[in-house]
Amino acid sequence: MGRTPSSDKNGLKKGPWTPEEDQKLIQYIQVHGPGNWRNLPKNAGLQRCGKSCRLRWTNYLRPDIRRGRFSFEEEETIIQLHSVLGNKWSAIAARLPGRTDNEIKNYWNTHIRKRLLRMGIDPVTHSPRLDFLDLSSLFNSTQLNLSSLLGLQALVNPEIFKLANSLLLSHTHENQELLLQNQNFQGPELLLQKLQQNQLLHNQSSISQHNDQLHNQVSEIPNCTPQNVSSSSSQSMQDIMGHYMMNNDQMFQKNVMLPLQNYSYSTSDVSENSIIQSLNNNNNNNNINNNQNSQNFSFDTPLSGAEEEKESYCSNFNNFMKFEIPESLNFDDLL
DNA sequence: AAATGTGGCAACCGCCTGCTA
DNA sequence: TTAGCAGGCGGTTGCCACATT
Repeated sequence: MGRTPSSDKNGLKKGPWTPEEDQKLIQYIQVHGPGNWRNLPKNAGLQRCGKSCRLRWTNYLRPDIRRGRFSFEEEETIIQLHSVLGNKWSAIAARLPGRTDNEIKNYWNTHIRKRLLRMGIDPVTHSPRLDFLDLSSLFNSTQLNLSSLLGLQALVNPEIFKLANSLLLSHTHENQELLLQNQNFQGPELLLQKLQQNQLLHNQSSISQHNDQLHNQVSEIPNCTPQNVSSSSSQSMQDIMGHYMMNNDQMFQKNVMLPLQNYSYSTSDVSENSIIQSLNNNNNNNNINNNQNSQNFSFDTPLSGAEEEKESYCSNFNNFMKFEIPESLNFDDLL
């Protein structure tokens, strides 16, 4: 574990800590307390830099560290907080007693992030992924009547879809920037207000109106045949994504975290269930039965990179269609 | 049984921020 | 005002353990 033992130009040791070093550090801090990390290694008789000592203490030796597998509630909390705070691991860790920012970061990168990607969710923005969706090629490869779908009367040019794609991407980036600008987080209400001002919260009723129609359209897309996206799983995915998009709203109203209630799953993998739970949590408007979700949603088979992208691609198309075209979007101007 | 691939995670790196003289 | 320093933070690295071939 860790790195090859070595020393830097000042003769300070690097790499994995030995039990003896740990013991010295613990004993010193028990007597003198943490702090003044620069002088600590010298006083404690350690051939380490202060920074290394601090990291070892905060990430591993601290007595209040809670080790072991993340619980369902912890994972749920991480996902929800990440959707608000982004990669502010220390801020997330502050709300998870006993967990370190490093541990949460590792867990996110090795577990949660991959699952979100597999579900076609951008783990950065917590929105459906659009990054590799070339809409114009989709347009060319299908006979979808997208113009009527979008309520456009003008002849639809593939370039419009490229532009729309760009707009949607920038929309997503706006969301991200907004969250990043909110480092001095002043409360859920303020952020919610800003999100609404930026039209980032989507109208669920208009989404649901399109769903049935979209599902039929999507089934005609190559590589998105019912074999790949079954009717039930596709609908389930749509619903879940829709609720996911609403999840921030719910979370703010609930003041970030509340104890989980009324969840039950038929599968055994707590980690995967927690994502589903996160997607649906506290959603009063949803008509989904959680058990049904767990049946329709299969995470059991690990996906290769290509399969991962393929799955995301198909689900992305479903979810892309749930974005509303802003009323202010004037295609004449764009052309 | 050996070789290879992959995931997990502790630890390091470098940048940023805030404090102080 | 500014330079230097310490601590904090997020991103990345690289080794080990386990799984797969």
